[in-house]
Amino acid sequence: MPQKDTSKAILEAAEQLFSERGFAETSLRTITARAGVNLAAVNYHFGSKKSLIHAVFAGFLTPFTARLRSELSLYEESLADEPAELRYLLGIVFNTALLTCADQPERLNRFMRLLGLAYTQGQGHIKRYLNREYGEDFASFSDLLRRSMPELSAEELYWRFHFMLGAVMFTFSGVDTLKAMAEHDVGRLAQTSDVIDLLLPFVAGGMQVPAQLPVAFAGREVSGAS
Amino acid sequence: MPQKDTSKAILEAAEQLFSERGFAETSLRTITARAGVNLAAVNYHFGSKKSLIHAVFAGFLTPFTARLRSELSLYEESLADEPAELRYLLGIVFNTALLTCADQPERLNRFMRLLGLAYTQGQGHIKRYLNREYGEDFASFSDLLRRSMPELSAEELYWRFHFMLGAVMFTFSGVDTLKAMAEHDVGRLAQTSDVIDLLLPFVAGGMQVPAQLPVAFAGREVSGAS
DNA sequence: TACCGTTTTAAACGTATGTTTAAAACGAAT
DNA sequence: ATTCGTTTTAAACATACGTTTAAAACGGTA
Repeated sequence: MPQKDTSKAILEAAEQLFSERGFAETSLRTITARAGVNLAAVNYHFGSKKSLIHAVFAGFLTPFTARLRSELSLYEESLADEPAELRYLLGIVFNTALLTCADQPERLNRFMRLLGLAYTQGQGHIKRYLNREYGEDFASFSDLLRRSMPELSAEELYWRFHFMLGAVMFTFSGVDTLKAMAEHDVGRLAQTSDVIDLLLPFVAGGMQVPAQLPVAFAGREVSGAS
Repeated sequence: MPQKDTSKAILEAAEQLFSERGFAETSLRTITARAGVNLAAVNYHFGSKKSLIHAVFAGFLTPFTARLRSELSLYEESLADEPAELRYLLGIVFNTALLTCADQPERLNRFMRLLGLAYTQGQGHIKRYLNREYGEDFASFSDLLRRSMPELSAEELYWRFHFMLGAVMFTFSGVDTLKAMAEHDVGRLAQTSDVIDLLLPFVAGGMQVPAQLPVAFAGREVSGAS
C-alpha cells in the first residue's frame, strides 16, 4: 500500500511541525518538503489544511480516548459506591497518555503542545472539532472528577479543573524548553515521566486545598506606594 | 498632538486583535482598519510588525514591572530576615496586575492571553524580547519565591514555579471562554477578581503540597486491559 | 506667504500562502 | 497489451501578506 505511506509521511511531518511552530506558522510547502511528497498530496489525501490539522489530532486522541474509556470504566466499576480517589484518577490519565505514546515518548510532548495551542491559539475550528469529536469523553471524565471531590461546589470544581488543565498543558507545551532550562538552572536532566511525578502532586494539592482563603488576605489593596 | 493618536489607535487595535487571534493570524491590514488609520502608518511609527508586537507588550509590562518592583522591594524590606509568605507574595503580583489595568479591567485578560501566546506560540523573537527587557524582574521575583519556600529543593521549586505559571496563564488565556462556559455550566457569572480569589489558593496549595507522593501510586502500569 | 520637517496617503512591490488543474505515472485486472 | 481507477506530479491560480515608495497633506515658523 504505497498510498498509505504518503498520508503517513504527511501526518508525521505535520504533527512535528505544527507542534514546533503552530498551525498558522506552518505552511503546507514546509510540511510536504519535510515529508518528501508533492505539495498537492495534502489536498488530495486530506482535502484541506484544516482537515489535515484535524487528522493530526485524531492520530493521537482516537487511540488515547479509546484506551482511556476502558481504563476509566474499569476503575469506575471497581469503585462501586465509594468516591473516586483524585490522584489515582489523574494517574490513570497520565499513564494512559504515556502508554498511547509508549513507542515514541516525544510524541506525548508534541500532543500536549498541540492541545495547548488548540486551546490558546484562535483557530476556532479546532476547538469545534475537538468538542464535536471528543467532548463526550471529556464530559465523562469530568463526572468522575466530580465524584472524586464531592465536597467541592460545582463552581469551584469547574474552575479548579481548568486551573489543573492549565498547569498540565502549559507545562507540556513548553516541556522541551523547560527541560533545557532546568538542566541549565538546576543541573539535572529531567525525563517526561519525572516531570509527571512532580506535576501530579502539584495539581492534586491544588485541587484538594481547602476552599476558603485560610490567611488574612482578602482585601484588594497592597501598599499604596506608587 | 495628532501623531500620538495614530500610534495610540494602532496600539489599542493591535492589543485587542493580537489577544483575540494571535500574532500570525492578525494582519496589519486588519489592525489599521480597526484603528482607522492608513496601512503604512504601522511601518512609519513602529518600523515593523515585530516592533509593534514588542510595543504592545511594553504598553502593559513596563508600568506593571515598575509598580511591581516598588511593591516587592517594600515587602522585602518589611521582611527583614523572616521568610516571605507565599500567598501574600502572589497576592502582591495579582493586585499589582489588577491595579495596572484598574481603569480597563478587560485589559488584564488581554495581556495574560498575550503572555500565554508569547510563551506557547513559536515567535521566538517575542520570548527573546521579553527576556531581554524584563528578565531581571522575573529573576528577582524568583528569588523572593525561593525565600518563601526554603524547604523546597531547587529542582522542585523550578518545576512548581512553571506549573503555577501554567495554571495562571492558561486560565487567563481562555478566561473569557471559560467565564462563558462557567455561566452556562454552573449558572453564575464570574468576575476576574473572583477567578483570582479561586486561583490563588489553588496555586498556593499546589506549591506548598508535601514534596513526596503520599499515596501508593508510584508504579507506571495501570490495569493492562487493552 | 513661503518654507520645511513631520505625518499621512494611495499605490505598488515582491513574496508566500492554500488550493486547483490537467496531464503524467502507476498498478492491478481484463 | 490495454484498460481503468488511483495516485503523483509540475505548473498555475487567486489571494493575502509585510513592506516600500513617492507624492500629497499638514502645521508651526520665519
